[in-house]
Amino acid sequence: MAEKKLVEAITSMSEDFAQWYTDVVKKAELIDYSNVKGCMVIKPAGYAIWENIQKRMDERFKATGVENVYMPMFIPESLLQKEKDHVEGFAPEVAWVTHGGLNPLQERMCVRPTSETLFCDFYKGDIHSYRDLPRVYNQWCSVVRWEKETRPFLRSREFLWQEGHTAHATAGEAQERTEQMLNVYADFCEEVLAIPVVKGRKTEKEKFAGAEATYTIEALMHDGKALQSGTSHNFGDGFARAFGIQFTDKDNQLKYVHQTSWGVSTRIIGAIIMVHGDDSGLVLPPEIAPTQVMIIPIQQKKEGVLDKAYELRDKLGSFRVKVDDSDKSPGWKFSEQEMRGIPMRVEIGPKDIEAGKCVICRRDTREKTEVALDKLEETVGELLKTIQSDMLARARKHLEEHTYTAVNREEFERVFAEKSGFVKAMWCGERECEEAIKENMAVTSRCMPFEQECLSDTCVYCGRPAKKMVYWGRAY
RNA sequence: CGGCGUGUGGCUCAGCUUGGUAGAGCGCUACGUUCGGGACGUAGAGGCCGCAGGUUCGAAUCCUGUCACGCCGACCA
Repeated sequence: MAEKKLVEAITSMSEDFAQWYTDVVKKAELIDYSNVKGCMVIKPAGYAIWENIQKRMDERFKATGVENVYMPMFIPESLLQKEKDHVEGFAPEVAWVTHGGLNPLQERMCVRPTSETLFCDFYKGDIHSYRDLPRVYNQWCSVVRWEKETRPFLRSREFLWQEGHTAHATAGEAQERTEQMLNVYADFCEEVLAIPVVKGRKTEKEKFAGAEATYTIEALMHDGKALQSGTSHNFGDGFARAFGIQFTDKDNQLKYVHQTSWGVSTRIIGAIIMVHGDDSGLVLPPEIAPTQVMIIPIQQKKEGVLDKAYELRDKLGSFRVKVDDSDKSPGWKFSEQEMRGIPMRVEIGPKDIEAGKCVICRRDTREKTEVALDKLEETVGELLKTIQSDMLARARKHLEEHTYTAVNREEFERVFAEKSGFVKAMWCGERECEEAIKENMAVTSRCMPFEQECLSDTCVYCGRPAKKMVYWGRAY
């Protein structure tokens, strides 16, 4: 059934997905553009989503033993230079501070694009003994990467994120932590954001600058493009060797630590928008929605209507509820609630009050139901749970329906020409082959999933013996 | 960094071709009527036309330069 478009101000997805995204971001009042390209003003509605993400994710981090810290935002050039692959990866996109007040600095400093080097420099002096390990630190901060092409949430020059940096006594422990955090991210996405993800390892070409191995969660947007939604890296002892982070182990031997880092950014808000949104605007999963229920009074100037609305708000005190008592017409308020993605609304007017009922309407399906006022609290609680699980189910169905397979080059090319989504295909493991695929098909490897399947014995592109099954896609 | 596009009240834009007193709709303020899917009336406020030069008696309009932003590519969370 074609969805009836109620709000003219939002471009429909099918017409122009990029414009739809921009419209939603603006109409849901998540951000405003600022005077600096690629730097956005995150408005209350957007920031509240981030606050909830922080809160819910931080709880999960802490449960695994993470402690929060804060590192400086400036990195002296000499420090950034220490790990070769790392500098090469980030140098093209760092912003430099060259002056302190009126005077040039002796050594210029970059604004952190990520804080590996700062953590390493700190760990070097902080870790001496196996008793000091593991170090499981995380920081919530913003970082700066001077991107050429910017888009709200998806790619901004300054963005908010968390970056965890850990140091361990053994390679095994580091690997365990790397996978553990990837799982924390994946579970968070599914359980809180209702976004199903594919977990796997990045190829050598796509891995993080300086990492031994990079793991990723990949989500599929409504338009069939992939979004890397979180990453977890195992550094082995590469950074430790570059920075000299050594400790004395139980056997009295001097050893290098093994490190990890992992991060999730405000980009994930872009994923929420593009996985769940529709032509009427944002659709927020109840778990993360800053406001879960909007009560909209009808004929609010009539005696008793507003009082009843406030009474219902108080009755629903165990949820995040607001009353829209603004001067606008009900129709306006409906549209507003929908554009902002508030999962549910309660309509209450004189007719309802007389009949001892109200109308509830869920944002995701726009289905309306009449509910007796004395059943409201119970019904709202159940419905919010239903919305959350339905949203995940729908997103999962979309992911499954847009995941294809290809076993030879012709099939591979055809599926990308005709469809938009993930394509599972076997790969030889050669970098040159991956580069050719990117060059010729504008498609990148998203990950080598943990759940491997054997689709055929030969590489989908070059026909050489296959080593891995890979998810391919076009990505944001 | 390449390609395209746009800068005129808070927002969306018209006006520019052919130079001659800055416009519309929406929003905003006040009052009144309304209210179950973006209601209406009346009255008001609000603009060195992105910036800098130039041409001209006269520039939003023509010329030159510049800045900013948006979109699409290459690179990235």
